[in-house]
Amino acid sequence: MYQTFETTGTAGTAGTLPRVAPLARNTETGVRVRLDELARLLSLDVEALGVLAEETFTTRRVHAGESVLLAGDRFEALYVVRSGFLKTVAIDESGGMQVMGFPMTGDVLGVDGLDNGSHTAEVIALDEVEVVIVPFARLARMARICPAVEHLVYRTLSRELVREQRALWMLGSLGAEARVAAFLLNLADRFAGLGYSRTRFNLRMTRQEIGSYLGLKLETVSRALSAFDANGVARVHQKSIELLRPEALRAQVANATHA
Amino acid sequence: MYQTFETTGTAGTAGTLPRVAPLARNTETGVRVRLDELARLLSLDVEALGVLAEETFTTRRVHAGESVLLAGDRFEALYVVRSGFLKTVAIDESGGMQVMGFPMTGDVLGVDGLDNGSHTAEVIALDEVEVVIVPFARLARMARICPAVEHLVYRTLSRELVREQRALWMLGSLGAEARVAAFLLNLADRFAGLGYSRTRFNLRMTRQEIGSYLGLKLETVSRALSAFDANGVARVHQKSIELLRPEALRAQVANATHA
DNA sequence: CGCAAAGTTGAGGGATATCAACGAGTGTGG
DNA sequence: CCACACTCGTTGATATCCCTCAACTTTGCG
Repeated sequence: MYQTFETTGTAGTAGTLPRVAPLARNTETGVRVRLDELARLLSLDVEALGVLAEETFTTRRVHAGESVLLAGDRFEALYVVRSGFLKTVAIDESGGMQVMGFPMTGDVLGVDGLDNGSHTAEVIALDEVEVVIVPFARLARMARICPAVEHLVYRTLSRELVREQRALWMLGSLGAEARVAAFLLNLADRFAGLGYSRTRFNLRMTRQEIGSYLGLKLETVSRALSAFDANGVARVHQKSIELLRPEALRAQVANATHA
Repeated sequence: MYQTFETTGTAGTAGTLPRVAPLARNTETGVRVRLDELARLLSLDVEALGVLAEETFTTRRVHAGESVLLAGDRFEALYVVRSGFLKTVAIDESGGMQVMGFPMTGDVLGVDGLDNGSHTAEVIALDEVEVVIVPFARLARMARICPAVEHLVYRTLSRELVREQRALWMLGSLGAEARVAAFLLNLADRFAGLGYSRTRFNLRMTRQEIGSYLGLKLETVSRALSAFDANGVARVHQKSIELLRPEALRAQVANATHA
């Protein structure tokens, strides 16, 4: 029971329900990623990896619309996004879907499976994606003998928690426009962290997906973006975004006490 | 850098801001709790603890209104609630507070501090509380040599994540009454899990705190509870709750697709 | 070119916040 | 013991925000 993730996993992805929409193909590439590169991906620069630094992990390619992870999948590995953009979707019993997040390069997928051994949320690629497969049993083994890896694991898990807390705070205390503002600022920060422009970027998701994530309807999202455009706060044209006065967006977020 | 939680901690609670309201007194009791009892508290029955089962942890008493943890406190330990009821509060820069959760017996406090080494949320006792102090460095050391403890740590962290995901889903997809319904059902389940009545219990928090947690105003919470009372779904009198038709509450939660 | 999916914009209504008054519970001091 | 103040909770009237429904435009793709 307690060594769930010690099992090496014979076949893998023992999905319960034969899901309809997204297909998960096992397209492992020949590319392998070293542990030290993985740590860099996670923005956790870890010096003392020792010999473990040269341990390598396989990667997997996922095309737009395909899933990395299906709800009900057995938990066996974490996935670290090496490139591309995805969405995490929770599915309730009545078939209702809700977007829980938009992972991108450097983010970790599949953490939710740790608790009960099976995943509760689906992760679907929004464009061409490459993920690093990190079998959890192997990671745990490495953590046991290397404090640096141990720390990496704990911080990674905790970071997800803090991320969700921020989202929770946003949903609880911000009005519609402020939520969209916060969303844009968050995206800007993350793009900047990857070396891309903080002010100009393209959305990879639809208005509906943004709305689902923010607890809003797609029309409301569209209106908020149109309002930003009208006020000269941002230039918005379909999926292309240019932030003209980020301070104005920040002000909206700061002022709003759930309007 | 990477062995943050290996430092033994000279004094502790190096808070940054001299907060006004809650005072955190260092009231360690003489009581010590064994690791195996701790695991039982966490509802993770772990057999193979070996000699570690007899390791013990100190506990601490906190009176109503006092805090277990202040925002900005240095991360050094996790706390497991042994008895009592608390609230977790996030504080934004403009002084706005938001309730993030209502931990009770068996829940874990302080996980948010793992990421950057300092806590971002405050945890305040709503009545007389006793917590078990689990120094993280010591826990990590035990996890390294005992897979059962390792598993316990991972599951504990992941469980928090799943909990927050549920909250996120609720805020995103449920209307006001359904949120209150879900809140009551959740409380009922947790009380039942501790051996208390699933249908009759007393709320320990105010309407305002419930509202803050659910992203609603206190009046809205009050109205929802009054509506339940009027419909014969629940008997509500101030803080005392009796669930008469839980299925009706469950139906409200199931049906509601944000409206 | 024509269709489907995504996005925009408008009008109207419903749900929740806001403002305000009152009632209930609790502790304090006379 | 009772008056008092204070917090918490309830209820009503009104205002506001966001959702709903609907038409239209734009983009992408065969």
